[in-house]
Amino acid sequence: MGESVSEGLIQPDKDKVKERILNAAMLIFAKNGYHRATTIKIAKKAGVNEVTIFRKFKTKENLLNAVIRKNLNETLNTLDLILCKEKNADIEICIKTLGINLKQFFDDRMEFILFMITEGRKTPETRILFTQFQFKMLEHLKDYFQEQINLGKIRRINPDLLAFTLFSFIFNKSISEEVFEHKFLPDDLNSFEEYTNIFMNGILP
Amino acid sequence: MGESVSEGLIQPDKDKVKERILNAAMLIFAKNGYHRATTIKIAKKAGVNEVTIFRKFKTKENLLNAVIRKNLNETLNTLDLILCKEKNADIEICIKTLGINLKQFFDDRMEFILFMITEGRKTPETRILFTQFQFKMLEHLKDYFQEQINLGKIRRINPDLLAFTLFSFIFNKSISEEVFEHKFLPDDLNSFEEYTNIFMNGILP
Amino acid sequence: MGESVSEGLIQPDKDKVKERILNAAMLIFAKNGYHRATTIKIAKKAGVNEVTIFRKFKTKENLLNAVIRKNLNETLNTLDLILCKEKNADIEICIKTLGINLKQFFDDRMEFILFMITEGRKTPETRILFTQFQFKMLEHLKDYFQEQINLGKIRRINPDLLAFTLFSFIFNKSISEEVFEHKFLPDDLNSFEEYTNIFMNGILP
Amino acid sequence: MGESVSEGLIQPDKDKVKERILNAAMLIFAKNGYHRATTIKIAKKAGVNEVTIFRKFKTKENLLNAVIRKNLNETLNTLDLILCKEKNADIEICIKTLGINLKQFFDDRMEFILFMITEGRKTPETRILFTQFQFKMLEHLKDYFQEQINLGKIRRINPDLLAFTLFSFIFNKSISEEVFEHKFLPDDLNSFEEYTNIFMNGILP
DNA sequence: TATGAATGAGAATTCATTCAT
DNA sequence: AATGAATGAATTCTCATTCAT
Repeated sequence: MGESVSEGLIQPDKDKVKERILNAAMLIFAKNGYHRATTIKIAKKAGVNEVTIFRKFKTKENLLNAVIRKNLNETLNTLDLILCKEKNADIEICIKTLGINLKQFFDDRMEFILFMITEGRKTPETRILFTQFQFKMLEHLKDYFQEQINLGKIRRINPDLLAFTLFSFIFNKSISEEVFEHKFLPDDLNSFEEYTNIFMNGILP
Repeated sequence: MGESVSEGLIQPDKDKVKERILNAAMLIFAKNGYHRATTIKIAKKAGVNEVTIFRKFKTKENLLNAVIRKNLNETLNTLDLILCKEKNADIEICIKTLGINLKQFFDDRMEFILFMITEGRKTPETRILFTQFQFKMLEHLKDYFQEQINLGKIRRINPDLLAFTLFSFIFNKSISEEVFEHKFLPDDLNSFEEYTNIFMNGILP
Repeated sequence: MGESVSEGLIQPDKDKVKERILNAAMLIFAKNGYHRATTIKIAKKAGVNEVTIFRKFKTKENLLNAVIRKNLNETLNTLDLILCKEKNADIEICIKTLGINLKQFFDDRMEFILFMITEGRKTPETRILFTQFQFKMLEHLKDYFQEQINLGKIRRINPDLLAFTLFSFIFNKSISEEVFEHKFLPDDLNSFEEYTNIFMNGILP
Repeated sequence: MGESVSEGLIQPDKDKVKERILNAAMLIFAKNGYHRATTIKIAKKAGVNEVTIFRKFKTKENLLNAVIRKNLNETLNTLDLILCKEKNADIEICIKTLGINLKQFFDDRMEFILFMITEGRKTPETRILFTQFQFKMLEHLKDYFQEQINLGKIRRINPDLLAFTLFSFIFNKSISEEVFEHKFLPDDLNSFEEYTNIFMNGILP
C-alpha cells in the first residue's frame, strides 16, 4: 500500500531498494559469513532481483563494505546515546547501568560484531573502520574515568586501563554467551552487581 | 608402488601423512577461513595430492572436525601446564605470571581461536568441543580462586566471577591486538602490573 | 518534463540524438569490437540514457547495422572526392598523389575498417555493404587505368589487376602500421616515390 | 611402459587432451571471435568437460594466448618451408611459384590471421608475437631480392620495398577473398602470371 | 519522449569430489 | 595405497532489454 501513485507522502521509494538490500545483506552476512552468504540469498531476502544488487553495489565485496560502513555508523550512534546518558550519577550506579546497557547493546549486535571480527579483518578499509569502533567506545569510557579521577572519586589509576578492564568484562560476557553453549555466569543483573563490587573494592579481604 | 623401499618395514611415515595434512589444514583454515581454504591449497601445503585428503578424511567438513578436535586437545593440554604451574606462589605474583603466560598462550593461537569462534559455531559438534575449551579454562581459574578464598587470602566473592573477570581481561587484550589496527594498551608487562593492582585493590581511593 | 523549455518549438535537436548515438557507437564499436562495446558505454559516450538507444534502434544488432551503413556511406563519399580529383594530371604524379591521399584516408579509418572486417563479416547484410566499399574503390581505380590505357599512356594490361595491385600496396601499408608493432617501411612519402617507380618501370634492369 | 594395460601403442593420450582443447579453441575462436567463442562451445568441440579447460589453462585469456602461440609457431614453420624452396630457379618462375604457394598458405589460415589481426592486437604479448610473423615473412622475401640484386638480375631497388610490394599483393588477394562476397580478380593462376609481368616490367608502354 | 529501475539469460570461474589406473 | 585426470554443482558477474513513470 503505502507510498504510491500520489498520496503526497514524504518518503519516496527512492532508495528503499538500496536500504532493503543492505538490511538483507547484513542479516545474511552475519548469519552465514561472507562466503556462505550468496548474492542470490541476499536478493531473495531483500525481495529484489539478484542483478539489482550488482547494479547498486557493483561487486559483492563492495556490498560487504557498504554493509559494514552502514552498520558501524548506526552502531556508533547508538553507542553515543548509551555512553552519554549516565555521566553524572553516583559512580557505582553509573557503572552498573552503563554495564547493563552496554551488555544489551552488544547482545543485540553480537552476530554482526563476530562477523566483523572475522571478515572485516581481511580488508584493510573495514579493518580501520572497525578499529574506530572499539577505539571510540574505549575513549568514551576513558574520558568518564578521567573525570572521576579529577573529581577525586576514584584513585589515580591509568584511565585507559580502567576503560579496557570494564569493556573487557562486558564484551566478553556477551561474546561468550553467543559463542559457547554454556553460560558460565548466568544472570546479568547479579553478575554486574558483583562485578562492580570487585571492580570498586578489589578482591583483597 | 614406487616409494616403498622394502615391503615389510614398519613404515613410521604411516600416518605422518595424516598428520601433515592436519597441520597444513589447521594453518590454511586459520589463515583463510573455511571457505577460502581450498582443499588444493591444503594439499599443496601438506605436500600431498589433493585426493589423498579425501582418502583420509572423506569430506572437507570431516577434515575440519578432525583439525578442530586435534588442535583443541593439544591446546587444552598446553593450557593444563600453564594453569597448574603457579598455584602455590604469592597471590599477586601468581596472578601476574599466570596472566603473562595465558596472554602468550592466546597470542600464539589467536588465529585459530578466531577461526573456531566463527566456523566452529556453525557445526554443533565443534561448538560443544569449543565450549569445553572455555569451560575448562574457567574451571581451572575458579578452582584456584576457591582455594585462595578457603585459605582466607581473598574475600568471599563468587569465584566464578573472579575467574571470568581475569579471563576476560587477558583474552580481550589478545583478541584486540589481533583484530584491531590500534593497540589501546601498548605494553603487556606494565598493563598486567597495573591490572593486578586494580583487581586486588579496587578503584576506590 | 524537465528540459523542454517550451512545448511547441521545432526541436532541431530532434535527431541530433540519433546522430550522437551513432557517432558514439561507431567509436566504441571500432575501439572495442562488438561484444566489448556495451550499450551502457555507448550511452555514456553519447550522453544519453541507455534506454534511448533501444527506443531509437530496437536492438544492439540494429544499431550495429545503422552504424555500418552510415559510416560506409560517409566513407564512400569521401572516397569519391579523393578518387575524382586527380584524373587529368600526369600519370606518375597522379598515382603518387592518389596514393598519399588514399593512405591518409585508410589511416583515418583503419580502426573502423578492421572492425568491419571482423564483425561485418558475420552478418550477411553488412557483408554485402562492405563488399561494395571495396568494389567501388577498385572500380574507380580501374576506370582511371582503363582511361589511361585508352589514351595509350600505359600498356594494355588488365586494368582490374592494375587497380588491385595499387590498392593492395596502399591498403596493406595502412593495415600493417595499425596492426603490427614494427614499421617495415618507415616513411610514406619516400615509399610512394619508390613504389611508383617500380609500378611504372618494373624491377628488371 | 607407462600408461597402460597393453596395446603397446606409441602415442599415449598424455597431452592429447591439452592438444584437443587447443585445436578446438583455435577453430571456435577463429570462427566466432573471442567473445562469441564460449568456453562451453570449445569444451564440446574438444569433447571434454568445460572445467577441464580451466584446469589446463586457468583462464580463457590464457587459452587464447596458448592458441595464438601454438598456431603462430606452426605457421612460422610452414612458412619457412615455402620460402626456402625456390631460391635458385629463374626469377620469374620463382616469384610465380612463391606467389602461388604463399597464397595457398594464407588461404588456409586466413580465418586465424583475421582473428589475430583483431583479437591479437589487444594483448601486447600476442601483438609482438604476431608482429614477428609478418616481419619474418618480409625478411625472407627481402633476402631473396637482395640476392637477386647482388647477382645483377634485377635493378638496384630498395629490397624492403620489393618484399613489401609482393607480399601486399598476395596477402590482399587472400584477405579480399575471405572478407568480401565478390572476387575482383577471379583466377589465381592467371592473376599471378599477369601480376608478375607488371612487377617485372612495369606498366609503361 | 525520455529515463531510472529492474530483470532473464547466459558467461567465466571455483571447488569439492569421483574415476581409472 | 596413491595419484593425475575429469567433472557437476554453484557462484559471481555482465549484458541486452523491458517496465513503469
